[in-house]
Amino acid sequence: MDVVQVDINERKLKILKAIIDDFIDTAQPVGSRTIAKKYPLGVSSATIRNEMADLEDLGFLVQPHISAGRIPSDAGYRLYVDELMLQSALGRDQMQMIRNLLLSNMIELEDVVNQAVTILSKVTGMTAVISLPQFNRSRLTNIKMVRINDSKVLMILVADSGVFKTMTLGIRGGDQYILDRITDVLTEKLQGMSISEINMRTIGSIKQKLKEYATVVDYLVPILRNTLREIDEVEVYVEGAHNVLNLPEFQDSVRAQQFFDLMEDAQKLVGLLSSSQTAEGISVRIGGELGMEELVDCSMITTSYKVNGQEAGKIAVFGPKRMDYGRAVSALDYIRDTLSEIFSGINL
Amino acid sequence: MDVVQVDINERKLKILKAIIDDFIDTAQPVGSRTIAKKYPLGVSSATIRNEMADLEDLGFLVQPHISAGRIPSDAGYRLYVDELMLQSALGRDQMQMIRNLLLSNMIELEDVVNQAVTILSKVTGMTAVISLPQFNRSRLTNIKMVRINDSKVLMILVADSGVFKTMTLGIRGGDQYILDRITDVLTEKLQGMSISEINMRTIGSIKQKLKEYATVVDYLVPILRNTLREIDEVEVYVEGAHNVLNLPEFQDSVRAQQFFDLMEDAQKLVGLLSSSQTAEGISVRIGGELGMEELVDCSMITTSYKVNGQEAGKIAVFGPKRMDYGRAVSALDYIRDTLSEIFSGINL
DNA sequence: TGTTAGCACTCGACTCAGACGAGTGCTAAC
DNA sequence: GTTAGCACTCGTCTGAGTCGAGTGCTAACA
Repeated sequence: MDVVQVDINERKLKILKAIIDDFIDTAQPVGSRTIAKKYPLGVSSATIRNEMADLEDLGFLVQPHISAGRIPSDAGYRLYVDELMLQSALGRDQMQMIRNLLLSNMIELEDVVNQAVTILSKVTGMTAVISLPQFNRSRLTNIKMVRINDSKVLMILVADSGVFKTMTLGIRGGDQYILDRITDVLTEKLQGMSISEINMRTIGSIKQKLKEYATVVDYLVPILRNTLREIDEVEVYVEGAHNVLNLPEFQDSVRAQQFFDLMEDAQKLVGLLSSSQTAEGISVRIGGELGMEELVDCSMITTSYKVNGQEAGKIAVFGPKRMDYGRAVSALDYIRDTLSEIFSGINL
Repeated sequence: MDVVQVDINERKLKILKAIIDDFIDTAQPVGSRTIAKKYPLGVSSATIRNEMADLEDLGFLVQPHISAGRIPSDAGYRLYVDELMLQSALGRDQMQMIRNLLLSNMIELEDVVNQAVTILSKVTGMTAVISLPQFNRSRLTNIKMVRINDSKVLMILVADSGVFKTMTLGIRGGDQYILDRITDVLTEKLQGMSISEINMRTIGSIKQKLKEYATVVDYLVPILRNTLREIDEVEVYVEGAHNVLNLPEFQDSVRAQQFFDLMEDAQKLVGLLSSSQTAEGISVRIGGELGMEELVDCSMITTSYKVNGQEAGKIAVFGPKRMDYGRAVSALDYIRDTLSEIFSGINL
């Protein structure tokens, strides 16, 4: 028996691309006759058959059973994503629509992310995931406290990006007048700093300046410190998980349920998002590359958005391996840029 | 042929209850032998068979096909819900858990409702829906405005219940000092009023008092008025729609998709919620009673929570007709009472 | 008169064999 | 190197046959 060295050539690549394009469209194993008829390659089905056998030897295609057509392997998708696919730009009006929705009235952190994740899911028709930006790297510009009732105070932290965050503190003493005096000092001392830069010295100098309200301040400081620490936790927003129900891959409701469970498991999601290095740009991870039983039929596309040049949060799309990668990548690209702009305070 | 007058008696009711209990458990048509074996009624399957035939004549049972057991009709469920079912109280520790989660730190309107809808979905294992309370009936106690950037101001309205609402206004003029002076007057004039009580006279007297900032105030008033009007819109929170995937009724993924679509359609949901009169207490609407093709296999249980004695929002659970009504009613009851308490400011 | 055992009957669910056809690999001719 | 032709594979579809859960009816019984 000869050991035949098969190498890949232009025509093989064209055929591979045709097969994957067709499979993305139909979700059915693709046969040689289909390719010969639908795609103008100028060769007969028999030739394509030979090439397909080679592509299978090379590991880019698999046959679910001997009398069926071929479907792409993970390696086939990988080659497709890396070399063959066309990135399909979003329509101009679609981009405008996204901008309008994201740059509209709301600027509370959670609202922006919530809106963005909904848009991303709608535009791609898949499941979108976005993690909240690490607020504690933004520079503070304004701080307010508002008494809500005897035991609660609402604190508002405004970042220079124009994004803000509200949180409730359990504080009993101090009427609104005292709170106003305290926030005046807080604003003065903390303006221009990021939360992660606040240290014991800063707090000391605030205490110094607020001697007259020492009782309230002593009480407030540890509460404040704990609350600021909590801002560190990563939160993720998920939208559009139910889209998988339309996919033939998820007709089996056990599979769908598994997928839903994963999408509800914030911890696992954060793990998945952060495991993709995304040094620069966009990362695509296909099927088995994700290393999770539930996701063998899925791909995940991730990227990171930035706040003032620093990586601040992740954006991801989960879909079937058989997804329109070009479109998804474009959407992710555009939402990433828009979010980065919003959180960096450009154009507001 | 005789026209036989069949009337219902104690034993028929027991058998009907047994059949519905069993069907709720198994989702399979129930046969006479099953009842005779599983439920200690002291009669043979033949007798039960006769009674079942009568119950079918009375319209409480239907036979999917002649050689199958019976399943309850909508009328059967109706009788069951109105007369036969046992309300199964929540466990003491479960009630405590719900209280703890709902009475914890967050008191922003949206957060409370969000938490409540999640709990309700978890406790019942079904789809939970809660509409936001009509904030504009609560009495205001505190108002603040915080400048976010050149063009945006955050306004915080605090209600006497301790619940608050934030919204962003597009206001260019006026630095934080001016905003503070304006809010001082707003708080003074509006304290104790509800948003729906604010009228032209109130606004006039505010303008009067703020003459020195006339430019800003003239600019602010229409914005404020529009924003306050928006608070009127009903918003709903939905959680746990994916639970239906576990149900045999929704194995068909088209049905599941239909259900998801409905749960995303806020407008239709609001219509459904408000169409149930709930004069007092809890309303159960079964299958066809809901008048929607998508919901023929579902029941909806609704109730209203109150703010200071006034109906303020709706709470609902959607599940299969074959659901554990007793448990769902208890959960709804308890969440309703807890929400009413929170929004009325008791015990905070 | 109500209850029950017995039995014929119905009909959906499951099983299995056979036909069909989409698709392949191989061979031989071009 | 390409292609037409053909035998072969194997999943899917179809229809007949079997099984069994469940019924309604009848007749006997307390």
